[in-house]
Amino acid sequence: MSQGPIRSPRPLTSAVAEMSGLIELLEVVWERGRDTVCAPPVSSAQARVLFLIEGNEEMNLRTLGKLLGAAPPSVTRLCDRLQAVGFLEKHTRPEDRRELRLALTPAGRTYLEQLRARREAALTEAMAAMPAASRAALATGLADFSAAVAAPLRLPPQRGVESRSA
Amino acid sequence: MSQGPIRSPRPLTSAVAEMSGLIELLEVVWERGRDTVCAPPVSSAQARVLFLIEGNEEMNLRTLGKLLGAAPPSVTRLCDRLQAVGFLEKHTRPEDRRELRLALTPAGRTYLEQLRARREAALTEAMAAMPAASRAALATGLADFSAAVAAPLRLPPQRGVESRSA
DNA sequence: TATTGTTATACTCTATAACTATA
DNA sequence: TATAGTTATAGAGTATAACAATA
Repeated sequence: MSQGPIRSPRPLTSAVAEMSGLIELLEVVWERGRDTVCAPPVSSAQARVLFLIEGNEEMNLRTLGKLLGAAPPSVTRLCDRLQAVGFLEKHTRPEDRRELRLALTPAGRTYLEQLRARREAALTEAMAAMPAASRAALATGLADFSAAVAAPLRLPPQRGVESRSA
Repeated sequence: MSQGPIRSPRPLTSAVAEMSGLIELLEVVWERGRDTVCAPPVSSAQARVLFLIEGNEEMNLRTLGKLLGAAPPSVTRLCDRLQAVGFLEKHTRPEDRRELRLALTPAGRTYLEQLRARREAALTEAMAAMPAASRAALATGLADFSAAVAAPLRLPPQRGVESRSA
C-alpha cells in the first residue's frame, strides 16, 4: 500500500497536486537537511526572522510578530538570541522610546548570503537530473506561483514579493 | 527601504533561483498558516511522522528516526503523543520483542486526508490568480523536480529504508 | 488608559547520556 | 556484548498571563 514516501493522491488540478506533494516533500526533507543546508548557529525559526527583517528593515517587534504569526514573547526571545550571535541589532526609537527598530548586522547579511549559496548549490545539484525543458517550465511556473501566493497569504503588506512581481 | 519580504537575489539558473525563493517564501508563510492549513492537534514535527509512516508502514522507531534525521528519544516522544491522540499504533514485533511496528490508525489516515484537502483548497485559491499556461508549466516542472529531489536527498528509497537493512 | 516590550510559567521538540529489556 | 527503545535532563520555540515603561 505504501507506494511512496510522500504521496500525491487524489486527482486535482495537476499543478495543485504537484505543489501539495512538493510541500510535503520539503516539509519532511528540509528539516532533516538543516545541518547541511541551513547550518547552525541559526535555527529555522531564527532564519524566518532574518528573512523577514531583511525584507522589512526598521520594523518593530510587534510588526515582526504579525509577519511571523508569533506571539510577542516569542519574538523577544528569538531576537535576543539573534542579537547574541551578532546577526541583529535593536535600537530604541527616539520618537517613541517604547519601540525598537530591528536591523540586520553585516554578519547577519553575510549569513543569509551563505545560506542561500548553500541552498542553491544543493538545488543545482538536485536539478541536474531534470530535463532542461522541465527546468524551464519550472522556472516559469514558479515565478507566477510565488507572485500569486505571496499576495493572498499576504506576506509583508506593502511591497509584495518584490522585483519579480511584474 | 528594502525591496521586499523574501527576495531572490543573485542571478543563477532561473529554476534554481525561483525554487530557492519559493522555499524561503514557504518557510516564512507556512508556519504562520499552520492553524489554518495544518491545524492542531498535530504539530509540524508530528505531521512529518505521519507522512513518513504513511509511506513506510511497519517501520520501527529507529528507521523512522533515520528518515526524520532525529534522535531516538525525540522519536519516542513524538510517537507517544501521536498514539495518545489516536493517530498511531505501536505493536511489539513477535519475532524480536525489542522492536515496535508503527502503523497509522484509521483516524490518522483521516487526519492526513483532511490536512491535504485543506492545503489543496488553499493552493487552489492561490493558483486561481495564475495564468493557465503557468499552471501547466508548473505542474510539468514540479513533477520532475520532485522526482529529482526525492532521490538525491534520499527520502525513503523505494520500499522503505529498513527492509533492505543492511 | 492604551501600547510596546518584557518577565514568569508551562508545554512541545530536540539532543545527549544513562538505563531497561531483549537478543 | 550489541541492539531497540525508554527515561532523565537540558536548551530552544511557542503560548498565555502578568508586568514595566512609555505615551
